[in-house]
Amino acid sequence: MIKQTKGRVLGRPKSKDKTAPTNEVILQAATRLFFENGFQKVSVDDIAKAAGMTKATVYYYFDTKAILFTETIVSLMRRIRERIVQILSPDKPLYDRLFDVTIAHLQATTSIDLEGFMRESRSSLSEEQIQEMRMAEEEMYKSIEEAFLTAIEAGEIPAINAKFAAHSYIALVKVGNYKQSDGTTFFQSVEETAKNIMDVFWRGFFGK
Amino acid sequence: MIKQTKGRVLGRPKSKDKTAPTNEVILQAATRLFFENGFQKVSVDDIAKAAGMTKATVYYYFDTKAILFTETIVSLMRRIRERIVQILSPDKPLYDRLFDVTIAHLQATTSIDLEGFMRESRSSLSEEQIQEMRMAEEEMYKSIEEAFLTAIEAGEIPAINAKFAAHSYIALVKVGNYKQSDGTTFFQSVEETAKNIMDVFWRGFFGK
Amino acid sequence: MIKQTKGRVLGRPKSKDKTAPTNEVILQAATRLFFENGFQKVSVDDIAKAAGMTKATVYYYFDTKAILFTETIVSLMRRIRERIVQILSPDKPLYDRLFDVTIAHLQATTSIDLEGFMRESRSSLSEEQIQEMRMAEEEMYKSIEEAFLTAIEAGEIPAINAKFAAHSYIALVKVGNYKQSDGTTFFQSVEETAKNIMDVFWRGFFGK
Amino acid sequence: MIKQTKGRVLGRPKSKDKTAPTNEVILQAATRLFFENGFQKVSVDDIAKAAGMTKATVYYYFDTKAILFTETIVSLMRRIRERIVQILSPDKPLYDRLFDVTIAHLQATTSIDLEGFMRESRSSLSEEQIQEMRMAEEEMYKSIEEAFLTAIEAGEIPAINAKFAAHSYIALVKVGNYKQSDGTTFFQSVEETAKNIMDVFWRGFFGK
DNA sequence: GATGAATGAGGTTTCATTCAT
DNA sequence: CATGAATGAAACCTCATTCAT
Repeated sequence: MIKQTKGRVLGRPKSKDKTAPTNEVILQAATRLFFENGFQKVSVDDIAKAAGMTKATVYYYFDTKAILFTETIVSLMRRIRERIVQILSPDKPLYDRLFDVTIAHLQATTSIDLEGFMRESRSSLSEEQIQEMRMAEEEMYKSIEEAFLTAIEAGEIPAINAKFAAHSYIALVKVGNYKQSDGTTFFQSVEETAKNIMDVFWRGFFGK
Repeated sequence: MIKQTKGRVLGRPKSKDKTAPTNEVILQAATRLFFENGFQKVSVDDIAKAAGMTKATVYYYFDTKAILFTETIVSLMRRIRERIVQILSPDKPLYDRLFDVTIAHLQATTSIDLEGFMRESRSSLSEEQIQEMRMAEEEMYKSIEEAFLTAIEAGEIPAINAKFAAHSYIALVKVGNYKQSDGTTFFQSVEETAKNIMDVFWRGFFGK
Repeated sequence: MIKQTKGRVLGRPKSKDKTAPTNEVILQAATRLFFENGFQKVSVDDIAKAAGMTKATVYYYFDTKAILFTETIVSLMRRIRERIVQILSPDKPLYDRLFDVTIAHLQATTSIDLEGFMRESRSSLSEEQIQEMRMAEEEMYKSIEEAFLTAIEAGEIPAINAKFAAHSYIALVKVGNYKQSDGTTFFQSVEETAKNIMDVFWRGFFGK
Repeated sequence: MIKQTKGRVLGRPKSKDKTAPTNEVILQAATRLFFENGFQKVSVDDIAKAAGMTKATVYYYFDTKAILFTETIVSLMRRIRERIVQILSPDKPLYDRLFDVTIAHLQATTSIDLEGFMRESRSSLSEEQIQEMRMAEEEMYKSIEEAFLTAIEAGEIPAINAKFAAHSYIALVKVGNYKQSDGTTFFQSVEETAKNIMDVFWRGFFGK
């Protein structure tokens, strides 16, 4: 208890090499770890180590673990949304553009599923943080919803409940990512999977 | 004079006096807590308190938290499977029977989503435990798959990839449970939701 | 992060020897440490080590450090109060009984001063905890106040503001405990100190 | 053309422009915070923020927290001492001058009590720092002691132990600052309080 | 069967201090 | 002068697990 501070060597270490901004490095490490192991299981220390720095440095950039987590999710959702918007932008039939999105997601590693994260982190996050994540998620869905609405207005497809369609579409894409207990998938190739998903979805909502 | 201790009748108590066996009580409490807060966030003490006993008692019945969790999940999956099988058994058109399953799930409180649970508990469970949970999940899916296979054999519906259809079906039902950030759902009533889901699914897989 | 629990040797260690009840042992150690170093400076670990056990054991008995601190103070105040009551009870002139109390306190090691403790712990304690401590302190003062009131009623001393007198008395006794920077005290012996304090107090309140 | 950067006049700013020197600003903030929350509870960051600057700047002026604390206390004691000396200097009877000091202290917000500070900071300060604080405290007491000695020499009051009297006097004044748990004080007004304290003190040391 | 007592390990957060700019 | 960035150390508290009764 009685500890007189004796000249320790603390403080910022001497170094010169410029790298990526520290907070980006942290977010990157955090994203990977949180998505692999969930909110509770990943410690701030884990993130710090993965980012090549000290716990205290992580806390210098993000006041709490909950904030770091929220920003991680929000930033990821934003990236996904941007990717979707980009893939949906070309001047092609909606079917073809959706097909491209499907392929892209079947190839991506990270699932988009917020549900599980919400459950395990809910009690550790503030109401605002939960709202923030939820909104980012909805923005992501909205990017697809809007493609439907535009196509409806343009007369390309019949009128449907666009929000429900967007969620249904993502749900089906996630089915495509499912791996059974023996490790096999429903179809042989990504293309075949995408084809089947698109068929079910398209027929389901627009008939033939 | 015959003295009765604390007004308790002598002899073996009649079955009415009996409360549920302790391990069932634990499983019940555990199910609720795990589903509300996830694996990591729920402590064995939480479960014990919710079950009205001490931690040590829980450990008397379940050797580790991981085992308790696994049994919780497996037992839940089994219950869901049984429920599905039961609803699917009457001698009615497949569409009608599936419709009933849909209604039942839209009314149920617990989501069936294992994904989130797997992520956050994976590193705390043994390989066998993970397998056990996965198998229970697949059994659940299989109960639907088999309804498809039987209907195909009977010529009631055209041949499809039954496993993929089962997963797609559950995925769409889960969409029906989605609540947006403002608390609203896609449709007004459970019936309307079920109708829309069934329409998309049925058209998607069997055309008209 | 990925840490599979491998048969560690935890839990209650095997032992047989009966000693004092654990919570008493903790309170004792805590009292000493808190009084030597103050609330903030003493860590729960320090207390645990001083009490010959683990931090976790301390937390098993006292939910938070603030609670432990509060109980420590309250129990100490109670002990002091009891001591005072006891010394004040014999059938002797008030002057003589107060003299005895003075002697007792000049010989005691612990100061009765709550002020400093309040300041440094205030922001860490709940409103109720602060009240609890304050009340225990007032009870202590009241034990002296009552001696005055009784003596006034009995006509042994003239009427005075008993509460003010009690606080003044304790304040003067604390002066007697003061050690100057060179380590010396105002008077040579405890008796001489007590005599001077009592003279000033008695004359100050009752004239001759 | 002469360009003036950001509308600032050239040359050394007139004294009106000058704000208080930075180290004074720090000391001021530190004084307030330390007195409200004690040594341990106040972080250097708290002080920096309260002073409107960064932690590093505080460290530019004060090498360690312990040094800053010591200077804070010493400077405060010095200020109190000066105030006392000033109030005691007029050519009036000692009783009247002491009465003025009493009033001044009852109105002041900061208690003079070093005891609590010593306890909680002792183990963090060097021996010299503790000595420095103690000496500043004694200087403060000495300012009163000397008033007694002068009055004794002048034959205004009988011979007494002046050091003991000075401490007793301060102790009684502190009693006047005491607030009970219900927030009330012993007397209605500051004047009434001062009158009672002075009466007890004066009678106690000089009889009638 | 059931429980009270105990503990090792670890998790989140704070903080005094340092250094390069 | 002043500051942003970084860190080692430690503090509070939680928890899965064990053992004697």
